Amino acid sequence: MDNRSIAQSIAQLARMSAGDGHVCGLTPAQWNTLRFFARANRFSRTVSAFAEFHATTRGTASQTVKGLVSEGYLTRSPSDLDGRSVRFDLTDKGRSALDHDPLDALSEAIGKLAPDVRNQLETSVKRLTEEVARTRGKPSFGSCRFCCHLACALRKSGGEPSYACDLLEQPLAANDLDDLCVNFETAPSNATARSRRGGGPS
Amino acid sequence: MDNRSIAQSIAQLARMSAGDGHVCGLTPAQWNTLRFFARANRFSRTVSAFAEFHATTRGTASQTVKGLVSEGYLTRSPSDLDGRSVRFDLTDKGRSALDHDPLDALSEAIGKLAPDVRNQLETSVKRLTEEVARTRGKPSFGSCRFCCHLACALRKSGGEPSYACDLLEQPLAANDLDDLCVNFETAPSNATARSRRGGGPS
DNA sequence: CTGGGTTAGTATCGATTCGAAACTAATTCC
DNA sequence: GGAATTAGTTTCGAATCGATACTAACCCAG
Repeated sequence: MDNRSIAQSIAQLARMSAGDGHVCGLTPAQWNTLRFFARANRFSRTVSAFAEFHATTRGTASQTVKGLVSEGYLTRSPSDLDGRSVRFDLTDKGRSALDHDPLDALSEAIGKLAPDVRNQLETSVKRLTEEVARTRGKPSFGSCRFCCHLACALRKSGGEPSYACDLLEQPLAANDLDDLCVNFETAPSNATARSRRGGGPS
Repeated sequence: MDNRSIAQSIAQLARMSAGDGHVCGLTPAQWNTLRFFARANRFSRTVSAFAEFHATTRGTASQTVKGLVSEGYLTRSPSDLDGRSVRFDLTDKGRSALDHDPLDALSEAIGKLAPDVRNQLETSVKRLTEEVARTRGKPSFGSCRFCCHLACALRKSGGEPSYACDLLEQPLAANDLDDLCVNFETAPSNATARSRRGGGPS
């Protein structure tokens, strides 16, 4: 099977998994929005970051977000760092809505794969995402854990490592490291060292 | 990374690869339509099959196809087997349009993977597609080569194997075997035997 | 601290898309 | 022959989306 067929199969898998659209009163665009704000870190839970992630315009993204806010799935809170910026967070209603995410059909199918197959798939998808994003000049939205801007300073006293983003110069909590960030960028060469650093036993 | 994150990454990869929409004057829906009719076998190049593949209604699919016919990308020819049915085939214009398919960004990224990684990816995507399709009760659109309806009779005299679909009771040419079919169904158990039969050295 | 350039977000408008439903015509089944 | 089904089309209304214009806040230079 040639590369185009595989590419098309991936597109088909995504389309089929996205569901028949309206589930639990939410449109596909709204589901995508909820998913994004559930996974993005606090720097990226903005209209602009979501617009870039969803490959749409800020105007469209603003409309979708506004609808979710008015329906009680998201809360709107102005940023304390930037007076222009607004951060959106999931409400309890938003979180519980994700329990019925139509994309879970795909998640469960992934869960049925053998662990090594699953990891291989994850690696391949991540690599393809970076590659395609690079050729398009778009950010690839990875997690801080594998980002070249992650600064990890081992605090000798307590033994607890402390993290920070040296691009935004903001501290990062340990459980922030797996969230999506609009500023994600892979390090050019030492990927293995980084993955060993972050991927060790927790 | 949990299964939901991987699922979302796949959706993200597909969305990003689908392109910013209008390329060469074709909309995303039109690109999908062209891709489908380029890969579907002659039993599946119909409005209904495409509607099922694209997870939309026949009405919407009919509109999209009509647009492509009027713009010269597809030809419309009534079926000789069924007076209701209409088959659509790509014109030269349609074929050459696919040379600028925005999905090729993903295809090329797949081509850069190591061969074994690529094959593993193909297998995983195929399995996930079947699994998700099964839970939704939708056809999974595989190729005849791996379909349980493929009847393969080795013709002893010439040495050439001759193929047929024992569901539609129609002959199949050797180069039809890799096209998509709406009637695709995997055999329940002997998948390895089938893949060995079809996937051997060419 | 004023002014130009940039960025975050919003509002509006028009085109496109999509789904639901009604419809025609051909096929199948009893 | 007639009911039920299927392939395809059409129409209409709602939703989506992109382009554009706009406001407000930030940043930097002078």
